Amino acid sequence: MESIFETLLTSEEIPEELKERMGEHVRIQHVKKGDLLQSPGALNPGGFFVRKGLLRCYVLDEKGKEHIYMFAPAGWAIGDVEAQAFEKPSSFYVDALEDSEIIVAIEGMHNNYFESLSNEAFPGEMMRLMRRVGVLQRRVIMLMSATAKKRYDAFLKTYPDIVQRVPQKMIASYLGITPEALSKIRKEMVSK
Amino acid sequence: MESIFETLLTSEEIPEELKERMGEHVRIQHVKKGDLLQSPGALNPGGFFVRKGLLRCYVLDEKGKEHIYMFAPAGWAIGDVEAQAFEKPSSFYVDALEDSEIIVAIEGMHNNYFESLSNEAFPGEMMRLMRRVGVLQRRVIMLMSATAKKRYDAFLKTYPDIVQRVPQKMIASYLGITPEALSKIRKEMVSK
DNA sequence: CGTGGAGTTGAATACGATCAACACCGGTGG
DNA sequence: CCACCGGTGTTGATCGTATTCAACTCCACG
Repeated sequence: MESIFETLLTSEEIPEELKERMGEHVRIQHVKKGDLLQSPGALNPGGFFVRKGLLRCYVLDEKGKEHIYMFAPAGWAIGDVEAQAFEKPSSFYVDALEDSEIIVAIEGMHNNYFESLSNEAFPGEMMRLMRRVGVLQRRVIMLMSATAKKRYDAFLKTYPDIVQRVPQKMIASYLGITPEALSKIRKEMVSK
Repeated sequence: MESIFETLLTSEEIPEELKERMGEHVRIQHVKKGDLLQSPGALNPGGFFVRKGLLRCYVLDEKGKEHIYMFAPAGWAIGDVEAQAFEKPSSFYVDALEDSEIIVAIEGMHNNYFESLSNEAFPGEMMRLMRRVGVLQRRVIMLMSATAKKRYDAFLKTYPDIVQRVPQKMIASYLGITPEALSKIRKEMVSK
C-alpha cells in the first residue's frame, strides 16, 4: 500500500499509474530556493509532491506578516486541498525553501476531480488525506491549548530535521509566535 | 455526487450502499444529550455521522481543562480520522450536546480499511475528508494569526446556528480562550 | 425554596507582542 | 583584502491582551 509513495519518491520518471490518471496534467519540475510556486487567488491551483528538498505553504495577514501553515519535506504533499477539489481559488503562497525536485499536478483536473481518480490511486490519495488530517488535528489542539514553549518542544520532537534546515523566524511563524519570543524561549531552555 | 450525503441524512434505513460496504459494522443509534460516545485511548475507534442533533469532539489537558476540537451538527461526520485509518488509539472524547440520531461506524473495519471502501463510496469519503481539511486549514490560520475577537467574529459568521445551541463557555473553548475573556469581548461588542 | 452551573465583573498577574538597539555573520563590490 | 551592507538573531523596556482568581447575579431544575 505504501508503494505509491515510494514510487513517487524514487522512480526516475513519473509513475505510469499517475500518468494514466492525470495525462498531461502532471510533470516533474526542478525549482530553486526562493522560487514562488503559487499565490493566493490562483484558480484551479495545483498540488505539489516533494521528491527532494523542502517547500513551504504560508499566508500573509493584513499587516503583511507571514504565517506558515505547513512545511513539506521529501515525501510530503502540499497545497490547498479544498481549493483543488472544489474549484475555489487557493488561499496560500507556496515557495521553495531549498532547491527541490517536485511533482506538480496542474490545472485541468478540476472538471472531474473525483471521477478522474482511478481505483488504484484511491488508497494512496485517501492515506495522504488522512495523514494530513491527523497532522492538522494535532496542530489545532496545540495552538488551542499549549503555551509557546510547549508548542516549540513538540515541534522539536516532531520535526527535528526541519529545525536544522530553516531560519528560526520561520519556526516562530509556524508556531504562531514572534521571532523575539522564540529567541527568549530558547534562551530560557539552555540556561537550565 | 452529493447523493450519498443526502441519503445518509434522510433515509429511514441505513443506505444499502453503506451496508454492503461495512456489513455489521454500521448502525443507526439514538443518543441523549450528555451521552459519552468515545474516550481517548479507545482502540479502533468508530466514526460518527450526524443525522440529527449535535455532537462535540474535545480533549482534556493536564489541568483537566476542556478544549473543543470540533462541533458536528447534522450532515457532518466526527471522529479521530487518523486513529480510524491507521489503527491508533483515538485521542478525543466525543459526546452529544443534544439528543441526536447518528450513524455509527464501529470496530472491525480496521483490518482492511482502505480495501473495504467500494468504488461508489470513495468519492463521498474523499469529499468529506477534503472538506474537513478545508475547515482545519482555516482553523489553523485563525488560531495562528487572529486575535480572540477576530476569531469570535469569524465563528459567528461561519456557525451562526451553533452559537444559539451551545453554552458560551463551549464557544470559548472552541476558540481557545477562557469563558471570562469571551464574556468581556461580547460586552465590548454591544457597547458600540 | 435552595442549590449548582452559567455568565458577568473586577483586580492582579503573566505571557507574548511591539519597538528599538545592537551583535553577528555571509555575501558583494570597491 | 577590506569596507559595507542586509538579513538574522539577541536583548531589554514597555505595552496590551488574555489568564487567573474571586465575588456576585441569575436562572433552570431538583
